[in-house]
Amino acid sequence: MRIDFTPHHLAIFLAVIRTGSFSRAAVECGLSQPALSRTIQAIEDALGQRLFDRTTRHLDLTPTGRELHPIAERLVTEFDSAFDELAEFIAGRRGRIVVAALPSVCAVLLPRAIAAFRADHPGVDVLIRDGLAGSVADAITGGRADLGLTVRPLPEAHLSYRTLLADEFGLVCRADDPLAGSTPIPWAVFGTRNFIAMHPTSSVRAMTDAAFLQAGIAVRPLYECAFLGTTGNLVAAGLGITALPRLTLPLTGAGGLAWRPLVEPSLQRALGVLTRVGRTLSPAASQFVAVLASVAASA
Amino acid sequence: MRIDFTPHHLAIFLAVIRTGSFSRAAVECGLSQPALSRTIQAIEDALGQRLFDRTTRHLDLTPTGRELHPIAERLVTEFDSAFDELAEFIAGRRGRIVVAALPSVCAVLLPRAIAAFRADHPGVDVLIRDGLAGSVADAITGGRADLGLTVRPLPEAHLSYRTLLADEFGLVCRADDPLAGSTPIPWAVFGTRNFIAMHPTSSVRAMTDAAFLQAGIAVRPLYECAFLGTTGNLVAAGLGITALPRLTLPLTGAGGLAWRPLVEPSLQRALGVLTRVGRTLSPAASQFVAVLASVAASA
DNA sequence: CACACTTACGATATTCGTAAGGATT
DNA sequence: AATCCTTACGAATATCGTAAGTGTG
Repeated sequence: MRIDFTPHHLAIFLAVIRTGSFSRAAVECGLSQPALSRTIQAIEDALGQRLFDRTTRHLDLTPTGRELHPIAERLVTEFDSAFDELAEFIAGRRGRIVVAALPSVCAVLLPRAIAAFRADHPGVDVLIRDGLAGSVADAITGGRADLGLTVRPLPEAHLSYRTLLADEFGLVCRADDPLAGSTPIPWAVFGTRNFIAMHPTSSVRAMTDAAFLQAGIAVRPLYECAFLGTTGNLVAAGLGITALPRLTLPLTGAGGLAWRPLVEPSLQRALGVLTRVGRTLSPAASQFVAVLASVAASA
Repeated sequence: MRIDFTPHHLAIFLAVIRTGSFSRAAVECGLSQPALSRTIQAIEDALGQRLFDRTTRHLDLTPTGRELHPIAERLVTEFDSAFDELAEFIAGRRGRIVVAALPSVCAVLLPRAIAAFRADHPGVDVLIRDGLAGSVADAITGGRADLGLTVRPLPEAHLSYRTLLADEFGLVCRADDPLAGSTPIPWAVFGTRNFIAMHPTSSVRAMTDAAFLQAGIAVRPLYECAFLGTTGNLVAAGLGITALPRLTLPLTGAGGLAWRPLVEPSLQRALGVLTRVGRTLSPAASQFVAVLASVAASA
């Protein structure tokens, strides 16, 4: 006879050893005694060897049974622990999440989300890859990150985007600047002052340019900075003013700055989760998105 | 859905990964493609998680699939190698045989048998426990040895005995003794010389006593020795003669001795294999018995 | 529209439980 | 005579293959 062995077979074999009786083992396995008896016989037939020397009054392992005993013990244990491990992963209690995020998200939203998440999921590692919008999108497209936290990207076939929060644009000036007293402030203000712009490839620059267009003013940037820290310090030095989403403020790296809402138009950049369509998230990552959403909502 | 996982399921999962396609994996597993597809689905349903992100044109592991991959690989390998190991044991190529044997068997029959056996079964260890007939029988009864090589024991319910060879009794005297010239020699000779006996509990003594009875002579032992080495040296020293089975001769530990067949009655002790009834021998042990029989036959 | 996976369905094989049988103490 | 394992048989379950269906590139 040819059967293929399963952990079930081995568990039955072990139950017989443990209880020292077919009938007690059957109870332990939740089987009828004949069913268990036949399972043992099936193994014996497949091996061509008896596992037990048995009379109605006595049960002893044969040499082959004794040889199989530790093997079965090991295999059953391995099987159980392997699936326990997998269950932990599926429950989201173990795993690794790679998050690609904009620097501003890394600075403000992520730390709180990760703190909240890790409190409930100590076994899950969260890796952060910070980068600008383009690099975040590339990381998702290329599968190098599970989640992207970024502005809404241009619609693309394989990318799925879900907004978490709206990050409002505002004027950034020195705290002692007269503009800091009046609020809200129209975009037209940038027609009257030196404007410190972000680099043309940045997502912020694209939006400020659009706002100027909408406000009907022509603004010639005095400086173009790649890093928010540079921008902030230029403003702090009194070289000009700029417009930034509120959440980027901690990244300006300068004290003594004020942020005031801008209107006409009032402008917000959407921040949200970017994923690849058709690519299942790990359980831990799904749960992390939920935490992100709740943190974003309470922000 | 609730299934219980088997190496078969895991092997199918691995085949899909290996081939990168359900249909190719089905061929590899000798299944129809729908059958394989349903097996994957059954695993996914049981886990509550997809293993593959799939379209008709693309197949990718999900995070859960990636987590299961090394686990499945490990479990399948463990299963295979464990049963390969067991197969080696069942084929008699691996194992351990404990042989309890009389000193004379240990000295003559066993070395040749073990040499012949180990040439074909290098993976099998043979342990020898030498002892007198009673201790050999006890080792078998008590399960401390797999095989006993001894004289035929008194019939007992749990012991099974199979004769391998007949060991003929003969006169042992100095090579320069006149008796060494005449052959065969009747047991009556011991009525005319000093007889050096074995210890009353030994199997040899029981048989010599019986022979004297049958020959109708009364022999008063001059010495009683527990060890054959003592007996041999007493004979060599010219203190008397004795009667021993031929195979014990190498154990007399003395040179210059002659052995001549005894008749009236001609007497043989049976040497054979003692096992416990109802106790299956290991495959290696069974094969060792066959080698023993063939060595004994050619002796 | 061609290819690859999924669903539907009937057939086969395996496994189970109940009931009867056999053996040992 | 009591207990434990085995055998017999019908039922439930699982797994399979063929054929038709669906969706993607």
